[in-house]
Amino acid sequence: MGGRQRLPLEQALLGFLIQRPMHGYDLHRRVQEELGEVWYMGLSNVYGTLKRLEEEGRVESALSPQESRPPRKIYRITPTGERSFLEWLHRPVPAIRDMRVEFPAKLYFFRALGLEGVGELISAQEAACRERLERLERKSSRHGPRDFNRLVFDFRCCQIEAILGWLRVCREQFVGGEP
Amino acid sequence: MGGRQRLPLEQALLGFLIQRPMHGYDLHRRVQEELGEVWYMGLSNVYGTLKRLEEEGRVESALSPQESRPPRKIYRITPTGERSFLEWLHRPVPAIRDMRVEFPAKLYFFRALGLEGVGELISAQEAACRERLERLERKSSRHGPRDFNRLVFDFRCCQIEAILGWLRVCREQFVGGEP
DNA sequence: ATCTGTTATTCACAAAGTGAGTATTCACAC
DNA sequence: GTGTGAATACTCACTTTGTGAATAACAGAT
Repeated sequence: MGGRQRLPLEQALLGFLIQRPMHGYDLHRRVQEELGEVWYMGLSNVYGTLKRLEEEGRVESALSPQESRPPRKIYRITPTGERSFLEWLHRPVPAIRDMRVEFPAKLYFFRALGLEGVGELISAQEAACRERLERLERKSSRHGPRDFNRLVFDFRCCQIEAILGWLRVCREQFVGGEP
Repeated sequence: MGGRQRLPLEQALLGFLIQRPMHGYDLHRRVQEELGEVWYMGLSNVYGTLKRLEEEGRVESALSPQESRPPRKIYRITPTGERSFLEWLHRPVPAIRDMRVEFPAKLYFFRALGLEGVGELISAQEAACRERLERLERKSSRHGPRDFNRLVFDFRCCQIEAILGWLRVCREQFVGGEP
């Protein structure tokens, strides 16, 4: 099955391109340095994603010839791309499983770009988590203790509760701290 | 990439077959009833897995003709299959992400089969989680606060801490309670 | 008449990303 | 001198796990 979008990869690339135009190879190196320990991304994947982004009009490219080396293809983010990135950035992640990498990536870009509004993002994410938590608690309560489904629901509940705690720490760190 | 095994599906089927021989259609219905709200499993997937299990000698089948309906193929677990299932059952899950479904499945089967040794499983799982937690804490500490990698490591740490709490609840519920 | 359930099987397809292969030229090591 | 690796770009076959539809054949319900 799917359902999962490869949103975060696209958005991460846009997030770097918003800082300055770059070519694919460079982009890949930057991503490796900044996010790489936790978020591996193959070179071919970067090139493929850039191609798609260009077809969608979210980035545009220009060739910059070099003596001796293959010409660089410098990618620049378009206004459309910038809008799409900022929209993504301020929107809480839709699924709990995206909290692990995609949400921290948002926090990272808020800081890297010096943007305002982290507090709102965190609040919205908290609200989304709390809603999910309530729904799961309701589902859980329909099963007896030690029932398999209940175990899984309770497991997920405890994970979300921990996330809510972690989000409070994030707020302390990201809202109104030193830059 | 993968790395993920489809272990749990195989083992779940074995776990039901250890209770009594069944045909695929029936097995599918049972799984749906018992685990289905949380763990969806297509019919074709069940048949495919049974076929593989048979090739590997972990189950064997016998046809049981019916008037009018297609003949049932009754699967029975073999000693090899039983050994493989029990081994799996007592082994803690190797990755944290398997805690969500695979581990509760183990608890479920301990109870459904009336087996001893849940306490040991839970202890081993706690130990595995604690080890993972320490490794992650060490990795986390190599990054400054608000660094992306650190955020993700800390996130994972908080998830594992919550799991350790959840495991304590599991122990209370599953060890030495009424059957 | 048609649909749904029983029972079994097969297969094309999906998604997402990896890794290898292809190109080219320079720099550096041995 | 020759090989290796870095810089730069691109393509593509393949992996994995599983879904959903198609196919078959017949019973009983509506």
